[in-house]
Amino acid sequence: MTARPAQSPNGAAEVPEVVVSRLPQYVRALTRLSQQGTTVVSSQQLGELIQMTPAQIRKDLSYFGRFGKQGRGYSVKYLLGELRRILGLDREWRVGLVGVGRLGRAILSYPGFSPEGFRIVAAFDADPRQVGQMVGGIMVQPMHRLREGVQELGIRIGIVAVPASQVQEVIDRLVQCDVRAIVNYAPVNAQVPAHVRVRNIDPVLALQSITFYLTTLENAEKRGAAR
Amino acid sequence: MTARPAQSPNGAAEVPEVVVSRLPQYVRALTRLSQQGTTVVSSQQLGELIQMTPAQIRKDLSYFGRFGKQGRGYSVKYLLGELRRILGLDREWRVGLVGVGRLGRAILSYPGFSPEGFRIVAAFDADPRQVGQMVGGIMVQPMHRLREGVQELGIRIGIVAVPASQVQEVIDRLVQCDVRAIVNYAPVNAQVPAHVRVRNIDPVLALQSITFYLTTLENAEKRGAAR
DNA sequence: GTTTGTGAAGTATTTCACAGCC
DNA sequence: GGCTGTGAAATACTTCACAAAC
Repeated sequence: MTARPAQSPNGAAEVPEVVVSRLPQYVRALTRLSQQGTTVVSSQQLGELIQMTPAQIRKDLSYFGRFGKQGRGYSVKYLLGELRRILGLDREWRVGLVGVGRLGRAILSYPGFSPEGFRIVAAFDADPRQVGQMVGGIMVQPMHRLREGVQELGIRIGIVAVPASQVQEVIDRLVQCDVRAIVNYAPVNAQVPAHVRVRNIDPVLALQSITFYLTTLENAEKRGAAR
Repeated sequence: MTARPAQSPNGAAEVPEVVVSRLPQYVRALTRLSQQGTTVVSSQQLGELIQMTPAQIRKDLSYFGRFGKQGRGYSVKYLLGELRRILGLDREWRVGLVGVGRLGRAILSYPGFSPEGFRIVAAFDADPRQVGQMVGGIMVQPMHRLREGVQELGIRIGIVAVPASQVQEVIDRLVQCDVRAIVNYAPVNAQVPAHVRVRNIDPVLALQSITFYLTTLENAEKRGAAR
């Protein structure tokens, strides 16, 4: 058996993770097109916009259905709506933040989340000095309030911005509270059960791989003739 | 011709980008092991630590040389040193920041960069009200000083934390100043020439793909029997 | 004439499995 | 006995190319 999409236990076709990770980019591009008043777009045009091949875009979309019209392309409005629905972006997601140090405060005041439907509705911190403070319109709560807070407010997503040494413990607690999606800002790979998804935001890791290319380039230029 | 690593123009074996992106994770794990006093590690053990298969680790390393001893494993200290050298982490990298709004200030005060050898040595902003201010021990300079600043301070890496509408323009200017590596915090995909590497730090994109799994999970649970 | 949706072909990446060495 | 390094096999992902639809 070769590479056709595997079957999940419940029989639905499994969508490769890379494909899912590209959908938000399509959403973003389509949103821009929509704002500009463009009503129809071909995979060719969309591909130029976000630097992808038209074939890849069409193939990605084909995992979820048939959204285009031959000879014309895709209705921007319709495709955008469908992708938003598929990704679950057609509703508000309540997010809980753990850790209100410098980084946590920056996350709380970052204006990019709420327009996209991600609303930080609670903040927690282990430090008693932080507890009770108002940060970005939210009262910081102690960690022992985590379970109640998550349940009462319907929090489904956790953002973790605590020191590296505490990440695993905090994520364990979030998982115990039935949070199944976590965005981790600390430079550690936490271990989670298979049904929990973690995304790491790690600028240091990004820098450390980029320097490989700078270094390689430098060496190549040293070896090669002067340019 | 099949999948053996391609040859670059200068004849060096081309290393797949995914492989390079994993090396910093190895560095991180080895650093931790080293601090704990572990002197030797097998690919098996390392794999358990960072959730990767031993075969993948061995294969990745084999692109760069032979670092282990059969029957024993890898010397933590030696492998760490080699990987740091390969990635160019055995020296200090000077970084320039563009944009000192809320996000830029958070980046400037983030304590995670300098211990890893990334030193932010200059900050620039287009807003005259920001220019001249001291932020995190650095004087904010106007954008027209970018070229001189980059050259005088030996800046090789740019961090971009400006509003989405200005990202492309700012990145173009950085590229003109011969900066070849850029970390972009704004939610836009900038276009750059092939010799420039960009890494996007984009928590919204991360959230938007994670909700797919939450949504899918919910639907599956609704369809399936109660658990 | 244009562009989608998609099997088939082509690449890339991961994993296997084992000879060779400690 | 244990573990690396690596070709070969397996799997995953991308691109091609064309019939079908407009």
